[in-house]
Amino acid sequence: MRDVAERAGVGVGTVSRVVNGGVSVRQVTAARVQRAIDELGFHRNEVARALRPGMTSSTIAMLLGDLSNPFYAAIAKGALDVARSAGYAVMLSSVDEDALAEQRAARELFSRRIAGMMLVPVRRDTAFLQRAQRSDTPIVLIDRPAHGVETDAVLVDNDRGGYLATQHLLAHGHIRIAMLVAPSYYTTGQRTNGYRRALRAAGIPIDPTLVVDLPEGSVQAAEVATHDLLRRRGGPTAIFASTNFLCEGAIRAMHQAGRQVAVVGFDDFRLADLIPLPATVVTADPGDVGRRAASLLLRRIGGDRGPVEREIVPVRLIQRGSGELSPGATRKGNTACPTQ
Amino acid sequence: MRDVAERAGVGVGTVSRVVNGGVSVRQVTAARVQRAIDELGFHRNEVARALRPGMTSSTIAMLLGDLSNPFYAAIAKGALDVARSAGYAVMLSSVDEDALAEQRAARELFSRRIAGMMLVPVRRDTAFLQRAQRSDTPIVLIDRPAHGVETDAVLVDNDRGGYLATQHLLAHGHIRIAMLVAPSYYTTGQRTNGYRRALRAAGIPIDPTLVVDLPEGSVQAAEVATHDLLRRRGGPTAIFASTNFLCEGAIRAMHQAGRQVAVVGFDDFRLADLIPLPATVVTADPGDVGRRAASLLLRRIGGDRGPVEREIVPVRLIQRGSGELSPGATRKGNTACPTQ
DNA sequence: CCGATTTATGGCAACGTTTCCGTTTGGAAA
DNA sequence: TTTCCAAACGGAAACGTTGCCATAAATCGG
Repeated sequence: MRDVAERAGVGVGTVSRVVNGGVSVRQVTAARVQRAIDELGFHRNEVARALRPGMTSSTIAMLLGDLSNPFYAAIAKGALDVARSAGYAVMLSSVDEDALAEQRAARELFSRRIAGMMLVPVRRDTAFLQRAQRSDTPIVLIDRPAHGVETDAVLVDNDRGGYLATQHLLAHGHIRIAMLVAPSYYTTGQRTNGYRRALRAAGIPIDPTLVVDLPEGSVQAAEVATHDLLRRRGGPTAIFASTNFLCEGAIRAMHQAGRQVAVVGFDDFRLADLIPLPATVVTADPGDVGRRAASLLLRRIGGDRGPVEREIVPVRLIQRGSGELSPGATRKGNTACPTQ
Repeated sequence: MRDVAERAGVGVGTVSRVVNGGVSVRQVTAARVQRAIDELGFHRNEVARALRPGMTSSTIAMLLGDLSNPFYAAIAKGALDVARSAGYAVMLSSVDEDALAEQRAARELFSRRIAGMMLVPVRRDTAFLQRAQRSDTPIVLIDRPAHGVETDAVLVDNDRGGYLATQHLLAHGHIRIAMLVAPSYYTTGQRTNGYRRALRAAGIPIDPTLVVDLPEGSVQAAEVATHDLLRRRGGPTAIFASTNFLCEGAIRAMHQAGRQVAVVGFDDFRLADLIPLPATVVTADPGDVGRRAASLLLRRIGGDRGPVEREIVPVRLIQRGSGELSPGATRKGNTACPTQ
């Protein structure tokens, strides 16, 4: 910058003003400075810029779960797009449901003087965020709210999703509807609430043996659990698989068992419409979740000191076949499609 | 840091030394400083640290294509994991095959004084990288090499992949093997080379009408092209779909047309084994690509000045059914599975 | 116990920017 | 032409760290 100033015959302050929008700089001076900038290929050093007190670093951080989960990948993509078009770089860190790793990653990111942070909190207890907040770095939570902390959040309408899925199965005559539940994330509880509410509204008592708590949220866990459900006497005629991976697991199990009951999944997935019995799902637009989170965060960074916001992204039901099976139509025997 | 120094009754230099590993600091002094650090909750400011000349910023950048493509998501995940476990934060930017956006994003990232960069270059002409390189920031290319620039790269064995896929189809008696080709990325050319080589080795002349250049690499484009291929008189009995999206498009088209010819895809995808005719693919491990790229970059950042390296990640063939169809067995009529 | 040598330590400059403050300049009004 | 005000501009401090240099302290050999 000093080189530019020298070449243009002005002071560094003037160069800084030109670089930052050219207020209080004469047209002719600005042009001379600009020419020097171009000739020298000067580019503002963002690091030095961020060092100044009170300056935002034009970098925001994002901390979320396993990127190989398309749900998170879509969120990341949405957020990245919005941030980039606003001139912000995004530091992305991915920790898979490990509270300690999350805390460490968050600390590392904050030490880089980020302008703000989006995160999918692992635990509801986010005490470590309060320390960050006291340095008034804006934070937006994604997918799951925090415990006591009052923080902006962008959530999916999990309760309604659970309700819609269950109601849809009820409408097709199912009474014994099982639910596969991933370990206790917040979303899980909400989806279960929706499930219960739909059953209650239909006057059907809740059978606790049909609500299966899985040891982990993996495809394999859901596969095992579904096999178990199918083997039971008086087992369910329908399954509400409350995440994308659980839905895949349920479908795999039924495929292997050669026995199909109705299934509704939560979160859409690629090729859901191409499998032998296309998957009916309730889903929000995860890209939209990411975009909203980034927009909200940018607004806060921009100085918006309004009350804490909580955006709820709507869900919708996509009917493809697996959720429209009636209790009697339970398919037996192998499907006509080769399995391996 | 000055506060810490004051509280511990030492100079700032000593605090700095303690923070950076405590060489040339007495045990007792280091302990006193550490206590002050803990009491004050001090944490090193990475921004100020990166401002010092010659210092690495402990942040690396990654620039790749659309994150909603699971191939890129998997690469990102692999790279993120390696970088994080080495204490590096990753700035991730995603530009979808837009050379101008790529250049802008790269410039923005470099202005943040990153320690290194990984990128999937959009164009083979990476002149803009040379400017970056002259500031000797290490760069590792992923998936595609650059034109003249001598830069480390981690590539997939595309040529062998194309060869394996085509040879596999040849082994099942196919003669008229079409290839769906995405717009001119580097990978495309290599895969086509493998395809040609296999045909040549089998003594089969290459029919240019069977090599279909698509206007874009989307599912839809492949769908349209496949429909066209299926309608031709004397059309192909097998298709080599040279990316994951193209493979999906081909499968969709055949599903709709109710007519199935053999297909081998490039890059694996989720649920490939659950669709009516499970997809045979050649694939590399994309997570491994990301991990290798990050490892190589970290080595360069660590000071490795060895000769330019070019890692080739191997591919393997996964047989699932769609590639093992014989020319005669071309399935006609609708599959037994409901389509919508 | 003293000088020499090594080790620990304190302090200051520098990294590249922005902001503040004081000075100069331009131009309009008188 | 002079006066005056606002706009334009230059310069320096500060952000938090590290590296270097000088100095103080400790250790060691004689």
